[in-house]
Amino acid sequence: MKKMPLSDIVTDHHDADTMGTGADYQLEDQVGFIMRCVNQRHLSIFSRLIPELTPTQFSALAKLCATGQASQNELGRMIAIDAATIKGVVDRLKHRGLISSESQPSDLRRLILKPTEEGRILFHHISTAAQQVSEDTLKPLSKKEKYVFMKLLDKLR
Amino acid sequence: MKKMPLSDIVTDHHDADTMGTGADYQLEDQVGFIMRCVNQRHLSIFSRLIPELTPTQFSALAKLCATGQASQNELGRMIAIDAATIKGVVDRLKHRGLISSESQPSDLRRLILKPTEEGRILFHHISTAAQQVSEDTLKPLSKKEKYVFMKLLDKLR
DNA sequence: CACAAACTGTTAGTACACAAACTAATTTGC
DNA sequence: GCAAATTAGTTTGTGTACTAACAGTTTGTG
Repeated sequence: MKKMPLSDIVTDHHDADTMGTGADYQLEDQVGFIMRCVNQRHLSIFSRLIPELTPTQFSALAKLCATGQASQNELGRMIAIDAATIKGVVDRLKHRGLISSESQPSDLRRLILKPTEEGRILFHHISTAAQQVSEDTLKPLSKKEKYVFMKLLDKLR
Repeated sequence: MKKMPLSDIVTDHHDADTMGTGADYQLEDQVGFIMRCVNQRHLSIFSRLIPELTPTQFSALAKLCATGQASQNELGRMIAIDAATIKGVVDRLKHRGLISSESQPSDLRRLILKPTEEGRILFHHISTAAQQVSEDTLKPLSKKEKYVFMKLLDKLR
């Protein structure tokens, strides 16, 4: 296996005059493109092992179970979901009776969210499967490689 | 996790199963969650450097410029976008005059897509910026780390 | 105290992304 | 030769995800 410096991977120029259309650009070698593909595979694994919830819904429920309660925007901030998006997620979880909301008397702007008993039960029920989702996603890697990958991925956060 | 230089990882015989021990589920340590965050950062870099197109639109245009032409479903297959999604992407690119479509006489089901001259010019102009997007996304990593990361990411595709 | 600044939640608009159901055209298999 | 299977594209519905604009509410500062 030939070792290749990064500069050749990311900015590989050959300057062949192929009609001047940037033909040297290799879409399938770009981080963003591969990440989208990896994410597709991950979502497929997730929905197979956890058909009850989407990854986003599970994140919200998991965080709420971990913290006990939070306001809507607060919850969104904790799991990196913006205010407009978290609304829909919360609405769907609420509609399914997995979380409850009541306005906070001391600050009338805020909606205090809490997991319902049903929500907590569901979360505990599928948290094992959630571990499995991560494991399956990283399955193509050896233990060493998993460790390295997670470490590097975290640096890109 | 113990901090460790990358060069030591190759000979490291530690088990990397820090995420598989049942009860205490840590959302922010899961691959899927971190990938979503990394992707957020990547999308933000992309839209800053290439405000003209979304990553998906750019992928479609790039692939079409590389292949010269393709049918709609074919194009979707090449860049891992399903039939329902590629329709919208193609419609938007067509509406902006970046690609053209005509039905193929030998198979009346097919729509043959081609980049317009304007599409080729735009792609050529932003392909340099597209390289920069990948570079900026991987900026937190050293050259060696970038190489390792891309290699491992590719294994997860 | 007043008032601007900041914050909370909401809505509208755009753009993926996928599942499912559907039409129309083509290929296959007997 | 023709029904069955496959393929291409479309439509509908659900669920992220972000921007921008907006209305109340609270707070910090003059």
